[in-house]
Amino acid sequence: MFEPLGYAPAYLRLSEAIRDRILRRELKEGQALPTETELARQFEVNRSTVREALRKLESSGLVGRRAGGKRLFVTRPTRESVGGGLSQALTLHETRVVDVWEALQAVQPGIARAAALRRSTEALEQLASCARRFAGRRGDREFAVEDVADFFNALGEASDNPVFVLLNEPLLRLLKPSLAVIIDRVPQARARIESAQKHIVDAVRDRDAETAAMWMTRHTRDFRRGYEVACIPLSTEVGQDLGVA
Amino acid sequence: MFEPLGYAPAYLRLSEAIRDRILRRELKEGQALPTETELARQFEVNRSTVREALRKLESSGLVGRRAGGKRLFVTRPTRESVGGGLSQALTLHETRVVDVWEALQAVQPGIARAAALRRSTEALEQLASCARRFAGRRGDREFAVEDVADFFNALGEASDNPVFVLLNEPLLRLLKPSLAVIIDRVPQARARIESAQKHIVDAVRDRDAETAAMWMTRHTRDFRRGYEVACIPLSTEVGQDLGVA
DNA sequence: GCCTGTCTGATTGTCGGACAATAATATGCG
DNA sequence: CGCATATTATTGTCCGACAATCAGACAGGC
Repeated sequence: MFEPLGYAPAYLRLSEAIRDRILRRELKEGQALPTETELARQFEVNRSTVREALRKLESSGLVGRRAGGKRLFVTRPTRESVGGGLSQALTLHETRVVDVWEALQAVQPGIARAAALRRSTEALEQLASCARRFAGRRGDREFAVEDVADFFNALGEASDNPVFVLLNEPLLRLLKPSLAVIIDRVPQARARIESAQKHIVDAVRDRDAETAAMWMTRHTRDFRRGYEVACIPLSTEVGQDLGVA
Repeated sequence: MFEPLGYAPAYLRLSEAIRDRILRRELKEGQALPTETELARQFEVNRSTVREALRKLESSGLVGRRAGGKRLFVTRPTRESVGGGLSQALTLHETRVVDVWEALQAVQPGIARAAALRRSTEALEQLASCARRFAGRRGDREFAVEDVADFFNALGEASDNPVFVLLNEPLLRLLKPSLAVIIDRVPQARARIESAQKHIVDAVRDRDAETAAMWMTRHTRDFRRGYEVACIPLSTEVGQDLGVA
């Protein structure tokens, strides 16, 4: 009949107040926050309370510190910060590799399409360089995995769509461990990835959206075959090796 | 030449320590955290430090309070918590409606396909009920928008893929404001949405993945037309009305 | 002029203790 | 046993303190 009348502790209202200011762009990116003491004075709360509020903002990536710095600055959430949150959420939701793979398969062709349509010259060069780096690399499988992830990320950048950029990160992060196993166990994996990347780069260069999407579809389908050949059960849960940096 | 030798303040190491325990499932969902005093004793730090660490965990949705409760419990991040983080990140990355729309268009057909393949009877019923609710509603456009979002969310649930479930939320949240405008300004919008939903529900019922995906493709394409007809510039930035709950 | 060392003030990280409000738990009673 | 009441535990907030260190000023030597 009656809903509980809301009460929010001060540290929460405080962090929301500051967050709104940031989202509203009244506090602009790169700008330094007032000092803790100053915030405490202005909001008329204790510095401890201010600090609790700041920790919340800090962990949503809205404020951060410059390397070796002391004061807090307004920042936009980085790919890593968003990705970290999403991937740890997925970890706790008992996400399986096949779920992540399915999402990747659903979204990557769209990214490839967008990248082909809108890629800038610089983004194309970035993408091509990722592909070259992967192809040129014979060594450690860890590095190879990084290169593959970098390729996808570069494609996301090329699409010039922040949604794609931010979405890519957590998915790749969760797939990396199993991807490493594939590269280890499936002899032809490197060659197939290399070939797919090459075709995708070409299609993106030629602004041929449909071809790019098609190769991306094949590319992701290959991953699934990789799981089977490498004997990784599709129902393996991700993040068991700790989805953390 | 030299990389900075890392130092992390205690509140950070503390929050990471607890977070790892949660991610590693040593602290299971629903379990109560030790009290602040107890944590302070065990980690040999001050309670203030513990509290700062807890605020971080709280805002990543790893711990939370039960309604009207005092103690903290281990929780898995909810759709809302993840969605909030992602959508505020996108807001600060100057995401435009067309970007969100593009992502939606890329991912929704995949979701529809997955839902058609795997939907349970209950999930189908949920989905159908969302469609019925939208169709039956004549009134307020705010409610209509909610219904549309619910439909997408129900489809995500039906796909039984946590990635899709968590991805859907922030995208919809960002689209809602502009969607409201469309429903207001485009007379035939309701009818077209209703029809698309109906076809999708039917396809999902029949486990016809390709038809479901096709109708979803049309459905999302309709949104884009809606933007044009409603004279919403595609480059409008999302979240200007505050991407917050 | 530029680099180096030193000094000073400001700011953060951490601590200890305090207290009111209230949720959680035990206690007593019918 | 169920329910009201008293006790205790726990959180939210405050205050004050201090060491570490970062930022900037300032001077001296090459």
